[in-house]
Order: sequence, then structure tokens, then C-alpha cells
Amino acid sequence: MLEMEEENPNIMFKVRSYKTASDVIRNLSSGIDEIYEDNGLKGLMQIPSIGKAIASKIEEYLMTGKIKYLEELKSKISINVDEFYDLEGIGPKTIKIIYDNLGVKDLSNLEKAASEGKLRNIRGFSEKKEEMILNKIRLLKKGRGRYLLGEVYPLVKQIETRLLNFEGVKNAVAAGSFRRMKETIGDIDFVVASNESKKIMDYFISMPEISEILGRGTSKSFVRLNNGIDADLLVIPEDSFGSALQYFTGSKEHGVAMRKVALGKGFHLNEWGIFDENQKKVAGSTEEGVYHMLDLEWIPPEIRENNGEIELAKNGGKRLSRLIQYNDLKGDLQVHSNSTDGTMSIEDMALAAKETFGLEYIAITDHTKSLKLTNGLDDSQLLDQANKISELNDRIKQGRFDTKPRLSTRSGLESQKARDEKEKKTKMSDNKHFKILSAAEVNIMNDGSLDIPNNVLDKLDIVGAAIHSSFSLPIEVQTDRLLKAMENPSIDIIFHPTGRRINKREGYPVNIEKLLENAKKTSTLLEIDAHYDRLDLKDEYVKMAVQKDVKLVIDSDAHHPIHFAFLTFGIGQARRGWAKKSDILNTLPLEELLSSIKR
DNA sequence: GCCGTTTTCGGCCCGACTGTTTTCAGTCG
Repeated sequence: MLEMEEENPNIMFKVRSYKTASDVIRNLSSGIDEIYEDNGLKGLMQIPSIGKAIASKIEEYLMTGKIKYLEELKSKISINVDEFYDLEGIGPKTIKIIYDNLGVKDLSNLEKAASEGKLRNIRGFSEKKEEMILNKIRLLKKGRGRYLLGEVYPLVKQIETRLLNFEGVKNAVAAGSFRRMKETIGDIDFVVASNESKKIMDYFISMPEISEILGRGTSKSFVRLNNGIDADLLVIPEDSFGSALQYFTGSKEHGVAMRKVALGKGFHLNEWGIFDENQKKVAGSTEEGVYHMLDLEWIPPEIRENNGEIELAKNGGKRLSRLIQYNDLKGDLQVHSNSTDGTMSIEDMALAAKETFGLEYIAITDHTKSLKLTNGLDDSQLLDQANKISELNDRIKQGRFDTKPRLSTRSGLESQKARDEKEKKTKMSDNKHFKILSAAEVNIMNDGSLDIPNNVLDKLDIVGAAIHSSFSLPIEVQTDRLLKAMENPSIDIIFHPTGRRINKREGYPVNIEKLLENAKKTSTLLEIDAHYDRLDLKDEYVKMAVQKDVKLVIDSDAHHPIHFAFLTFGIGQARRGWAKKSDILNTLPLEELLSSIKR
């Protein structure tokens, strides 16, 4: 609204201040209301980027639920600003001009005016622009939201590989939120190093996956893929590849902060490199070089959110390099078989885990009896399964593990570990070290009790518990349910602790602080479920857990052999939450893991 | 509206692409 209202050329800076302040508030580790309760207006003003004016507006909002300044702006503007916010390519100035000329206040009237051909008569507009606006409205209505990381992963890897193999390409990386392993992806950004820009651009926009060319220049092109996702391509000379990768990986906030750091050191940072006062290029060919030139440790993409990572990188303690690595997992503690809702036998799952993903152990965690939909196991079925697993383990020890069904995986879904393992496959010919753990995914009832008695659970190697029903209970009840399950000495892990499904459902309400406290107190592990539509715990909660030294595990929740590939997403999530190898217990060899769990 | 080892005024991250107002404003990432 400010951008629409003011002629003042400095208004952009005011707008920026509000945006920065809102980002800062969103990223606070404690609530803005708590800060105000504890330290009042002074406390608010101590938050960076919040000064006197914004602090008192926050105070006003906390006390009255309203901000007078905002209400005044709203009454003055009378344009339904929120409706236009997601309309791509049309900003506040354009909306204001249309309003001034035609009195258009909302989206439906804009659509009407455009289809009636009224926009083209406005000075600075044209038939072409009118068409563009109609197009954007149509797209907005279609609701192109964000895509799940796991949904786009194979396709992105496929395009990345294709670019890498194209003649004249020195390097190609899918950057953006994809490289940062965000749980959802808005669009895909490819960065290519090459001196033959035009040739690469021509190739890119002619790829079969592309449905529409949205824009094209000498170094950047924008397209829409067949499945509706937008993709950008940046082609850049080899000696600028590092700075371009840094720039295109984001986040935007991280990039802005980095350019400020550069200015503070008398440099100038853009996607072409770092430049000194004489416009001489001093870094840019590698990403490491860019960070090092600013006296920073290289920052892993997953934590580039301007959320404290730059400060940490400054102090030179090699702390960032201690994040869990993509080949650190030794086992998977949530795996399903066709005894319940899985699709393959225990043997098949074990083989895939071992041969394709290089794991040393898995836990078979089929559902239990109260989960009727999945045909959950009862007490005796669980014990039978444990016996069967024990026999399987004996066969493995004797080297009689059946290695016949070699499973092929989609290339994009293979983990780094899998690639490493394949290279030394010959060494893996003895199967004697793999172990299958008897386990269960026990159902937590409404009162926090379990549907399997402890004397049965204690015969299993490891037990996880999870909530699968009554999501609408109030937060206190839901939290107590989990706390009680954690206090049960037979429960080692809480699976997918908040029950969310990204873009599908919110999950049940949980007091996460209490949950973490109790996990610490009872030595119960919390899971990062790596299935790409769960990624539960989410990054923010992982960070809280790490701060409180609550131990975590990363599980695939595999229902099919190919699902072990999901572990990559879980590790990405853990890294986004600043988790170190030592925070994730299934990075331990089996014996150490078993001696670390609570039973 | 925020901020300060160039400090209480005068700056504020930066470049590419688009359309069209042929030199730049608007928008985006």
C-alpha cells in the first residue's frame, strides 16, 4: 500500500524496512509476544531491524489486535491489495495506474476490464500487456502452488544430467531452493558454466519437457515445464560460476546479507564475482572462493537463510562442516513390510537397504492392531514376525542371504552413499554384517496408552510409537498423549511427531517445547520422517531439538524398496535444522546404537 | 523506517529482462 500511495522516491526504503522487520520476526527463536512480555518496548527495539516506529506498532498490535497506521492506509487506498499480491509480474505501481484510470479495485474487475479491452487505452499500456495480465490472472486462478521436493527431484536431476552432458557445458547445477533442500520448491534454477551461452539457451528452451518460454535473454531464460513448474536457466562463463551459483542458490535474504558483508569489506558482490574498488575481479570461479574472500567459511546451501549462519561462518571454527553428511546414515529405523501396508517382503526390503543404499541395519516397524486400515499386527503376529526376523538374521550370518532380486532404481533417486557403495560393490560380496531388527510402529491411543502390552514390546529389538487417529483433540490432550507414550519404558522413538503431511494437512497440535523437554528427560528419540510429504520434524523443530541436545533419528518410512531414497530428503531436513552427525543416532554402528537407546 | 569504527544525516544489495514512455521504470529473484 505504501508503494501505491507515495510519490516519495525514498518510499522503497520504508517498504524494505517493514519487509526486513517481518523477516526478522518470522525467524526469531522465541515469540515476539514473549519478548514484549519480558522486556517491553525496549526488548522489541533490541531486535535488529526493529526501531522505535515499528516497535510501537508491534506493541499496539499486541495490545489491541490492530495497527491504526495500517487501518488508515487501508481506508485511504480502497484497493483490495491482498488479492493482487500473488499476481505475478504485476506490481503495486501497475495496479495503482489501473485504479487511477479505471477505478479497478479487485481481481475480478481487473479481469473484466482486461477482457473488455479497456486497459490498452491507458498510457504506457498496450494490447500485449493486456493479454499478459489476462494470462497471469488465469495462472493465478489455476493455483500453481509450491511443489514437494520429492515430487520434482527425479525430473530436476534428469535435466541437470542432460545439461551436464551437453557439449560445451563445463558445469551445471540445479540451484535455488532445490539445492537448499527446502521441503517445497517454487521454481527450479539451473546454473550452467559455459562460454557458449547462445547454444546452451537454444538447447534448453527446445527441451521436450518445456511447454512455454516465458522470457529469454543473453544470460538468463525463463520457461515453464510440462508439469507446470517454472524453471530459470543462467548461463555464465566458467570464471564466474562460483559467484553465480552462490547468487542463484539463495536464499534471497542470505544473498542480501552476503552483499552487505562484501560492502563492509570494500568489495562489491554480484553474480559475476567479487570486485574491489578498482572493479578488479578478486573471486568468483568457485563458491568456496567467494566465501573465503569475505573471510567466511563455506556455508552449506541447506542453512543459507540469513538465520545466524553468516555469524557462525565468521568465527572460523569449522563448525559448519560438522553438519551431518549425506553418507553418514548406517541404518533405517522405520521400514514397513507386506505383513501390513508395505508392498514387499522383509527380505526384499533388507536387500534393497543393504545393496542399493549401503545400510548396515534396518528395523521392521509394521503397524499394530488398532490401525485397522493397514491390517495391523496383534501380539502374537508381532512375536511371530520377530521369530521370522531372527531366522533371517541367522541365515545372513551364515552367508545364506538371498541376493537374487536386484532392484533397479531411478537414477535421480540414488543417494550419494549408493553411488559410493556401487563403486566398491565387489567388496560387499559378504552379506554377514547386515542385521534386521524386530520392531513395531505401535499405535498411541487417545489416552496415551499403547495397543500392544509392554511384555510383548520388550521382546522386540526397538520400538517406535506414533499417533494415527483423533487429530482434532486439543493441544493439551494431544501433548499429554505423546508425553505419556514417551514415559513408557518400552518406547524408544516417537515416529513423525507432529503428524503433518505437507500441503495436505496441518498435523495435530503439539506443544513442541514440552515434547522436546520430555524427550530429553526420558531419553526418547524423536524421528525425522524422511518421506517427502512428511519431513516431520520440520527444520525449525530440528533446530530447537539440536539446541536442547535432544537426540534424533532419520528414517525413510519405506513401504517399497525404492523409498530408501527418501533418506536423502531426511538428511537435507536435518541439515536445514543445523543437525550434526552426533545429533542423529542412526549414524552409529548397530552395537553403539543399541547401547544408546533407553531400554 | 533503520542504522552507525565514513555515526544523528544520508545512505540503504544488485543486475537482468520486459515493454515501450527510445532512455528508463517496473518487476523479479
